[in-house]
Amino acid sequence: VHGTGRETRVPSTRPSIYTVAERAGVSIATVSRVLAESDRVAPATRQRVLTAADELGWRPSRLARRLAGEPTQAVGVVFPDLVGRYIAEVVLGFEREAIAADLSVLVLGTHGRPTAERLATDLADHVDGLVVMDRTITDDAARRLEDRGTPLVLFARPQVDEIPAVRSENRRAAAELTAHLLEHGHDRLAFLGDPDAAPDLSERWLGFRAAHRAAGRRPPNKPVRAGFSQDDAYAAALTLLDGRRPPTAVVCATDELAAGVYGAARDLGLVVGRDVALTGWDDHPLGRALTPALTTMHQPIRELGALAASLLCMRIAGDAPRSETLPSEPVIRRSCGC
Amino acid sequence: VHGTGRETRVPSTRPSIYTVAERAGVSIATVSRVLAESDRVAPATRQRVLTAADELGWRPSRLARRLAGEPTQAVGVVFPDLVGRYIAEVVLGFEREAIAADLSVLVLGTHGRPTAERLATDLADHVDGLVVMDRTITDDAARRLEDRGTPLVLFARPQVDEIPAVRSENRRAAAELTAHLLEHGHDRLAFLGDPDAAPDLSERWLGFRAAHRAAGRRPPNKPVRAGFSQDDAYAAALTLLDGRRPPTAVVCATDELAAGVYGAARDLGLVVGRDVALTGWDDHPLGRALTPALTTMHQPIRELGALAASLLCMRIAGDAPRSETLPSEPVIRRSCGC
DNA sequence: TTGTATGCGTTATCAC
DNA sequence: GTGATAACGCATACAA
Repeated sequence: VHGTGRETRVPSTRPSIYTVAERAGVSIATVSRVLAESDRVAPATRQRVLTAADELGWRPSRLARRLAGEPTQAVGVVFPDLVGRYIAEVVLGFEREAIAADLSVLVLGTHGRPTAERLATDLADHVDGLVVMDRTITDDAARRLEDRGTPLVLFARPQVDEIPAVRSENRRAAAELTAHLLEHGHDRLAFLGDPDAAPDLSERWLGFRAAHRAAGRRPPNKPVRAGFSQDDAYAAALTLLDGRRPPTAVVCATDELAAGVYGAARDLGLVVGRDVALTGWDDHPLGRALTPALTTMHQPIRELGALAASLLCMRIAGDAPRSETLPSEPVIRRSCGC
Repeated sequence: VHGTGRETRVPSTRPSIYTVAERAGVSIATVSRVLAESDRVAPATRQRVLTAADELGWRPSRLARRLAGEPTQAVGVVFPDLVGRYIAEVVLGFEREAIAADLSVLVLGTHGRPTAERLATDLADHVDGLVVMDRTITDDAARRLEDRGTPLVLFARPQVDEIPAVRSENRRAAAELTAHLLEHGHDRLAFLGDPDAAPDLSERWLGFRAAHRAAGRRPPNKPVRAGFSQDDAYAAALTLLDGRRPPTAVVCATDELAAGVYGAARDLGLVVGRDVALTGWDDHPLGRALTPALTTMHQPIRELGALAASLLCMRIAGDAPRSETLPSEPVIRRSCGC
């Protein structure tokens, strides 16, 4: 493995429509017609153009095409980052659908940068439409993008004006999961996760509290805030489970957070499902590798991504689809001890 | 959550450099100069242009700027998909470094599509340089991209001509891990994973076999091929561990595959670390949540991503950096029973 | 210091 | 059928 120094190969300058036209002995208009599958071009000429293009390895520049007002056949996805299985699955579902529609997909991570709107706007220049996830750009920024003429679909966040949103059911599902624990006699529940981090998490916290009230119990005033990572949860759980009056059950905002609690429990000599009940969220495969297997909430993540793609396609085509919310299903395994 | 029907808001047509010039009472050249921070413009005029631009909410189009020959201040990353923590971490490291250099990052997933080269070429139109991962486009396609003038950095695959590559140490590390198992008396080892799926995996398989020969043992002729997912590994392990003469130790090509084996072992009533030794690869956090904790190989994944970014920046700046290979470190925990 | 004119690679509207 | 030519939004060499 080694570099070869500094001999710079001369980049053969990119072929353009002019190069191709010249080589085929026609005008650029004809080349463009061939490309557009226009039938108003003689078969012989058509063939000449095609071979010329092939020999030169020419592909029309999407850039120029877009500048000339054509759609790019590409769509963009704006995410806070690409960390974790949830987002990966969303992208997967989205891409499947987009590929089927012969669209290419560009993914942008904003990483909480203050310049996120600018980045999204730049991306909007390159694509025909955008999907925008929860904590990326503000509602106002979304409105501005729409005003500039970019069709948007919101993801995992509430609808803004007439911009449609794709979401999954969180509040009711969280209440259901919490009620399950309460019914099985748990009296000190904790919620692990940061409700302010994303609309989805906020709703789960709301549902957690609502279930308490519905059962005539007093919910905890505050969640146990942790970041998004398993390591964050591990640290938080170490403190939480080792305190005086530790919770008998922990409702985790994601499976990854729950995994952190498994590690902490093991290191404290606690047995999950017996000493402490645990639930996660997302039905991550790792939940089946853990001992005992993790009780969790199944969301149709890929379907959510695919749905976002198809709504976006409709919007690009000029339709005005409605927002959609997909249901979640609890998956009861052993970690909740029930 | 509901749509609002069909009332279409009229997109106020995008402001251009002409609009701004007119409003400020200057020519487009002057507007452009202001934008380029040229000092050859009178402070008063400059101010007029600035306020005009502000009032119109004008941002120069990167599209047009790029067409006019300017760099885009953006770079692209071409991955097979965005599945799994490994790739997410690579992207994270890459983005951190790119953001620090004030570059925005566009991510493209090829998903094994035959049109991958085409997609990469399109992306190349929009950015100043590209990082290309293992099983995305062919070596020839990479050469063609370079010839078109796009600086490339290869990732997790061998160098091609003078195109530099960023990789991690696999072969030696795999041999080391395997030797560890052999030294502790294991005599029937299996390798779980598909060496043909990626150069990295292929090298791990090579190292696995080399360690056998170095210890005077005969390595298995074939790996136990599984896909990339935990579920694939679960299914494969169910068969493998339940057969006659099952292996006493399984070297898994990734941690996610190892997690699948944990699930299978548990469901077969086997205890990992006692009935069967297990090793993974990547030092995924989930390895610490498993019981017993997973022995694995730590790769500096984010650093690899960051390194790719900085090599790419050098290439864009006109330098010709060398390829680099970063070392891996074994992390011995309990799953190997040693 | 500022304006004019041209190029960048397309598409599309005219003529011929 | 085919060929000029004007957009599209920007940068810039050259004039003024």
